[in-house]
Amino acid sequence: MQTALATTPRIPSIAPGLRIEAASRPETQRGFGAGEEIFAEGDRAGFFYRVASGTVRTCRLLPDGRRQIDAFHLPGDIFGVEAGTEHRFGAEAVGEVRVIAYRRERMLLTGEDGPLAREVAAATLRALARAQDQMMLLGRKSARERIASFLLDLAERMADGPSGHLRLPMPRTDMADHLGLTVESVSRCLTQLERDGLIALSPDRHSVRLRDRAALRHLDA
Amino acid sequence: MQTALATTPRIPSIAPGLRIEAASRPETQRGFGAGEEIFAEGDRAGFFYRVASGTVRTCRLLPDGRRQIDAFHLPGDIFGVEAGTEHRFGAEAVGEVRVIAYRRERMLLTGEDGPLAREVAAATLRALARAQDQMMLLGRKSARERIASFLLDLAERMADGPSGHLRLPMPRTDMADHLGLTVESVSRCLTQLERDGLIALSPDRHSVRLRDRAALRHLDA
DNA sequence: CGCCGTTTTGACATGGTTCAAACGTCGTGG
DNA sequence: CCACGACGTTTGAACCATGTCAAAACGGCG
Repeated sequence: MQTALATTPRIPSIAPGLRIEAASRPETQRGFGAGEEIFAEGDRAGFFYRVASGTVRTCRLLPDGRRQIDAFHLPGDIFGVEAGTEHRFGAEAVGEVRVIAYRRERMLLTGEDGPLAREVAAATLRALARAQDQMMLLGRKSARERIASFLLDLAERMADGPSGHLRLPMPRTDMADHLGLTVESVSRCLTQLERDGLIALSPDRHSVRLRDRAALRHLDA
Repeated sequence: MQTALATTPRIPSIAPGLRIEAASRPETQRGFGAGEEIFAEGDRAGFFYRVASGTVRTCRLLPDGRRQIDAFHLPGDIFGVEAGTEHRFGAEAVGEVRVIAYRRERMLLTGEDGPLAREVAAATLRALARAQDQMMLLGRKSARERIASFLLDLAERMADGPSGHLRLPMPRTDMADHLGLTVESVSRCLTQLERDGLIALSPDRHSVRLRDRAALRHLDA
């Protein structure tokens, strides 16, 4: 049922030099390799982040290892904003990632105004809307419907040209843990959608071409 | 799979007299009977609300009738706050309900300050946190675990004395549509938890006594 | 008392999981 | 350049938790 990987190596989030910079500047860039942890569930929420490049996943674990991926964050997306003092989710790099870290100080939602504050507020509301869609998906949709929804959503966010060619930055395990399925189910649904002609998978299986959006949208419901 | 009731009677949200008051005052009380609609999915979001008494459910429907209940709102809770101009959920009374309606104007999250604005911001963040918990529940927990989580959460929010006696204001169908299960599964899990001695159901089946919170919490994970 | 909506129970069906193994792909080192 | 090992993906077969369908039991109310 769960596919969490206990294998992620524990790596210091930032180099010492960077930490000093982070303390003195309002924002700072950081890079992470595939699978590296940006912050952990329970860490002090001293920063929030914006994806500069790559994809970030935010997730939680149950004590027995079951994992739920809250969201995938694409370039431009803000993540890691918290109401309290702690991160309620862990964040990890999916592949190579660069992020911009912003000091949290005084960026509480109700506090100071300014363009960034507005953006953070907007990001929070978007996160809420997404979470609500995801509840519908997890609570009431079939495996096929979940995959269809996911692909359409990703296609929209990635602004893929109408070529319909869509790169899937994350492995099947991540899709599974995001969609409340197993890896095997994800794989099977994808191959079935391919057999039915709704999608076409690239040879390396990491890209999809959406061949029949209407049908996918119909599944999306 | 779905248990949505196409039976909810369409009832004008408020009496004409009240509507006039609502237009001239910043807030106004409204009452609703069991099953009445407070606002519908897609309605213009001219107001947001606070529960004065009773329980409110906010939910969405899929075109084929499958229903997902986003949340149950108890006295004191704020609901119906929207980023855009439309309600993304419908809201209905579970049993008799009184709510306070607040005009939305200028209450946008980033706008005016003031105690109510702060409260709305806090409510939004709480809604996000709840939605995230619910994703974990829907994506990765078993039926028993979902029921246990739900009961504990409700017990906490209802501030039941340590007597452990907890009133369930909503019917089984509503629990089912909140937890991503069927009515039958909800019923079976409850009776099984009762047989196992973790809970005791009242004769009328609308109250639970949590007999073994430790065990429930263990299930909650 | 008798109706009606809700809850519970039973028997059965099935979508998705589990367990296991084959297959590809990619990076590494001989 | 190829053999190798690690990892991710796919596929197969058996299983099971939950869904489905049907009916009985219960409680409330006129």
